[in-house]
Amino acid sequence: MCNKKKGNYYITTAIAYTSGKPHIGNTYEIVLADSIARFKRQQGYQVFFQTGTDEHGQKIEDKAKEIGITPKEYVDQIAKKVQSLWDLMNTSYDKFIRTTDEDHQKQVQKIFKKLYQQGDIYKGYYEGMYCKPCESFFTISQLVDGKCPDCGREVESAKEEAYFFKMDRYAQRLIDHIQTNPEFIQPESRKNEMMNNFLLPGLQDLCVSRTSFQWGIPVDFDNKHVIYVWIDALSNYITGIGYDVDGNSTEQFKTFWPADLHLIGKDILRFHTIYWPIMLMALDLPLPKQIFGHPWLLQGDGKMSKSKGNVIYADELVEIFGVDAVRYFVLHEMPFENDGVISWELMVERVNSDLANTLGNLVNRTISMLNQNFGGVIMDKGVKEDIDEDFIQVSLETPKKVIEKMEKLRVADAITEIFILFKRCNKYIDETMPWVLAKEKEKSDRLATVLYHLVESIGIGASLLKSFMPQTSEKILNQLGICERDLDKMDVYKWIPDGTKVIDKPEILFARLELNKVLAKVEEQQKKEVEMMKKEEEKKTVVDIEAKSEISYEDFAKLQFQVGEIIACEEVKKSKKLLCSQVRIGSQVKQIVSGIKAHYTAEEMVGKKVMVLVNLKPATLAGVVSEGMLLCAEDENGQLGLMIPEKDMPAGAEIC
RNA sequence: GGCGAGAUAGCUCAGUUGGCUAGAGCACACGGUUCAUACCCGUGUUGUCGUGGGUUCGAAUCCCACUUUCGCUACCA
Repeated sequence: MCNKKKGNYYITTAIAYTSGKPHIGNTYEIVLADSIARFKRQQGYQVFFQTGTDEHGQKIEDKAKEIGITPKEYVDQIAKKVQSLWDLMNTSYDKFIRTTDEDHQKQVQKIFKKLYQQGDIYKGYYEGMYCKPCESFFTISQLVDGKCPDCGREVESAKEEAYFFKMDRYAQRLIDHIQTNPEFIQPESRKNEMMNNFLLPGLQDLCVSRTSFQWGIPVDFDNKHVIYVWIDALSNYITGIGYDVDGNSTEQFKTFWPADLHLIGKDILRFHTIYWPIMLMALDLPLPKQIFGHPWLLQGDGKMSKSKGNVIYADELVEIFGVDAVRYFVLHEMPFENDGVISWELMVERVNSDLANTLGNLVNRTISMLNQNFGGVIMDKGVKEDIDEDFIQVSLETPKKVIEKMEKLRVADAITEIFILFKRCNKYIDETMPWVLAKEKEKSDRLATVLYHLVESIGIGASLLKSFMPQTSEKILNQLGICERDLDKMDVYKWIPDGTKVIDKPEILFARLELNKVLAKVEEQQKKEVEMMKKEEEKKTVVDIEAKSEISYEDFAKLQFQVGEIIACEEVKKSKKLLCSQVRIGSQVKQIVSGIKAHYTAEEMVGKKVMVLVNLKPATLAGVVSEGMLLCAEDENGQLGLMIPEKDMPAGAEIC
């Protein structure tokens, strides 16, 4: 179909961390990447566009624990949310990678091993400050007033075994690369930050493993350790397209690596411009061509915060304004280097002036005039006047300008160029005054020509708009009854065949909005959001169950509870739910079967000291004898938690 | 503390190597127009270009000091 391939283009976004729902600031990145990917495709490149989620780490482990589900269940939920948001924004990614994908994990383990065997990674000690109650390490710079940043208590210095990546081996090569490739780090001002803060003073070795949590990819030759975020997350750019450490990389990898563009937030520039290139050097792979650290989209009045209920999420914006309006806003308002601002007021202003007035109204009035005068049929009668020349000139220049801006990744400027064309169209209508021509029969051919020119130019504009506002572009072309124009066919001003018919009744592309109404809606949405949060909190803290009838003390005294230490535990083979534990109670050991396999693994049961009902009549469950009961608390979702004494108690201690 | 970026019309921002009588869009006012979503077109107002000093024939643009905002400051994913 398309045999004019210009070459390959591999673009990536950062993978989103699955600690929560991404807000509009995070969503900006995927839309920006999407518009670039789509434009490259429009230009005839074979594009591969990758995005995804980063799903490991302490935070995830903690959050999952808090809610009472497994980390995997937790990240499954969030990853789903992220992906559906990306889909809502109509982004055309080719691959959505998750760091919990099996093939990714496998390669990351192999990468780690290879770097270790090569001597790039060595085992050492990670020294820092340790907060006992919080069970976490901090660097000195992280401390608040020399105390734990989480709980404010005293910390003590401590060591943790860890693997480190030797940086100095490649540092000079990287410095040279950055200096000889000025386009490597964009925008350029960020380059200095990296050079001055890190590279020139000398790099410290990077800690690449952890023993303080489990939710990560295990180091396969040293099980205590999990691979820390950097090697895990950054590798997605190569594992996602089929890199293999042993040399069996896919054709896809050979086609697309090195990446043309890593699009990332400016906050993670360090990892992408220093650690990632060094990793690649160690793997003997070429470096990505460009890393672009984009600025942030901030909210006008103060920082977004969940508790204030003023966080703006993409789906809320979309509900009120529609996908393309949101895409337009984030792409157009985001400056190249400095942070941009978003507010409901600004959003309404842009929609009304640019989308409703300039663009929507232009399409609408053009179609109306065609219908009123020519039954909707477009005919080029060739009655040109001098006044047309400049208009045609602008129409033909616009595609060139847009391409030029996109070459420099100046997406906002590219969109501005397109809208300059639409404005010029409106002006052309005033210059030619079609409603005057319509009154004189002998001017009919001139009128047809004018309207033809309009459709031609709008067609150029709409085709150019495709990468940025795909749905709108299509709607306009459909309403005009014309085809999309290829980027390389924009130099001819005679594209539309005579006799093309526009739609009978123009459909409003963007309705004008009243700020008051929008704000009222927003308030409603946010109220709902806050209420939902409250409800969730309540759910979290309180569970009501059906009351049982009162019992006497004698009834209670019949029950004997003791602390039991689980010394061994295995799954009951025949059963889906049961775990069989050997529980030390005083000097004796009881075998107890419990239906908690969905909540605890056999391994993690071992060593726990739990509350046991010891004088329960033995029973046989799934063919296994059970001599008591482990007591659990259950929440409204059926999540179970073992009862464990608040202080360490010896096995056999009576619970009374 | 160190390194870096910014401070330009009511708002959001452009201003390349010094030549600007300082710009654009939005908002505002007036005029025109009526095909169209009270829309479109035109004209216009508003600025000691953060403060003070210096270099220069000439500085928003270069240099110095100050005020102020922000980013990075190494393991947070």
